[in-house]
Amino acid sequence: MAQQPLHFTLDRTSPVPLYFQLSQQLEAAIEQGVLAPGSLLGNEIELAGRLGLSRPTVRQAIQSLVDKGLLVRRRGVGTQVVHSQVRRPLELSSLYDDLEAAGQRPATRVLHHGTEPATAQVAAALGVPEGTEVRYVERLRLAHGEPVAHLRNHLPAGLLDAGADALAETGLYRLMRSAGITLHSARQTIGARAATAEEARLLGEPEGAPLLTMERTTFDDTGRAVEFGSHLYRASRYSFDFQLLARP
Amino acid sequence: MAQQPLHFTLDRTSPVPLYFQLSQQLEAAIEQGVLAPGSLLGNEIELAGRLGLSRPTVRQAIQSLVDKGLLVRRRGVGTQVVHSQVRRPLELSSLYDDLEAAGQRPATRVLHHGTEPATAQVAAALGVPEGTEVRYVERLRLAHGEPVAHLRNHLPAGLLDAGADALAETGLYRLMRSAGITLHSARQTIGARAATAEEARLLGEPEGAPLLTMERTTFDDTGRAVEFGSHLYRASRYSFDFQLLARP
DNA sequence: GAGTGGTCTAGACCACGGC
DNA sequence: CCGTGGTCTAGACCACTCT
Repeated sequence: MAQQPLHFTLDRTSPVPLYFQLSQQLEAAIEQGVLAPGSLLGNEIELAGRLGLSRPTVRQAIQSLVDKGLLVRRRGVGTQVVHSQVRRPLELSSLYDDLEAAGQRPATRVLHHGTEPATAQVAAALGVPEGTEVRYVERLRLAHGEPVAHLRNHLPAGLLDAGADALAETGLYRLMRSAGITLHSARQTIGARAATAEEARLLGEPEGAPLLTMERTTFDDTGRAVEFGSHLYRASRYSFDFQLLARP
Repeated sequence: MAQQPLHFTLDRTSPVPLYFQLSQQLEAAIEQGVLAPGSLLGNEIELAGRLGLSRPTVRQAIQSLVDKGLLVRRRGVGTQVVHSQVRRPLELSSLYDDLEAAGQRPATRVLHHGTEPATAQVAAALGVPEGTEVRYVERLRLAHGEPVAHLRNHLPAGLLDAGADALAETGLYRLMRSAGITLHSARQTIGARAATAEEARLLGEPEGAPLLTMERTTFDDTGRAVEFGSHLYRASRYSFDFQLLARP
């Protein structure tokens, strides 16, 4: 468990905060196995002195990795690298990015694209009066040329003016971020049901095949609902896969 | 948006940290609507002065609520209460606790309970050699007397010595926490498939009915796998419902 | 320019775990 | 007992946003 002192390089002229420079280098050391799982980090005071930083700054760097689940602190013991392989926790990510990260070559077919009056369900989700004109987008998502999901999204009018070609090329979340929208949180429900004849045809499944359903409302940091989605996934080709961290 | 000064009471003799006392009272004020959504919190320096605290302490209290998604900070503007109704993010919770919190009167029927040699899948998940004797528990979870889920769990031998009666009365996570195990993270996969004849019979569904599946491996803070679960939920009576926060 | 949060310092004392 | 992280102070300067 004994640790030879790691070397960190800090650039005080950089606009990157010192605690962030340190946490990045620590994280890299953990991921590359330079800091073995279970090994102790060395106490904070000594580390601060060695780096020429104050203890609160070092603590801030360590804390950010504790929040990520990479480190565990124990009073009277020290700070240890977690043993288990931590993958990323569930993020506010889009299916497109997930598929791309998995090397699945995502593609999108835009089936529908225009405005519609909001139904009661959509109006409630977006927080607008029923009947308000809202943007409606219906897409089929493919991976390796095979249908994976049928995506139906409603957005407040005027929020995003992406055309069909932009929608075909990338994910909705990426488009919203590019438009300067800061995504803050989302409320999701994941369930399952049997495919109707129409859904089966679209997704290339037999009628009655089990489908995963997800409904999601996404909010920006002002509390505005920016998107309501109602999606269907082929259970035979897709599952939700994620990591949870305990809330201490 | 102007805010009349809120009153907070801090007890310096309490073992509860000052930042935590403050964050709890802030959270209560937000939840009770005393701090309206969108309202500004007042600047940190003034708040610190009024409470007789240092600014870092006040910042720590505020930061914990930002992490929970209740507050948003904007440089040059101030700290605001988030507009949207934030429910809790996805937690490391057990079905039992979820059902109980929803007022569903959960009950458990223990179907099986003993030790078994680990299959390849179980061995890989728990990080033990294949064939090692592991604890196996099979339960049926009911709500309002109706089956909701079929739960199969594998645990390392010797980790938990709960009897069938304890398993019938509460959830597995609660038992593990009582046994001094600190849950740290879990890896989950949620999917769907059609029910086999046997599964349909157990859950009171027609054969071929869509079921939600979840596989989960849970780790404690030393990185040990403490549980591998393979669960089936009736899609007609259960869905996963949760809130995500953006990772800034 | 005024006001806000973002970062950082150099100390201090306390609580808990292991020896 | 000693060493660890947990909490807290009283300042400082910077970066960003709004008017």
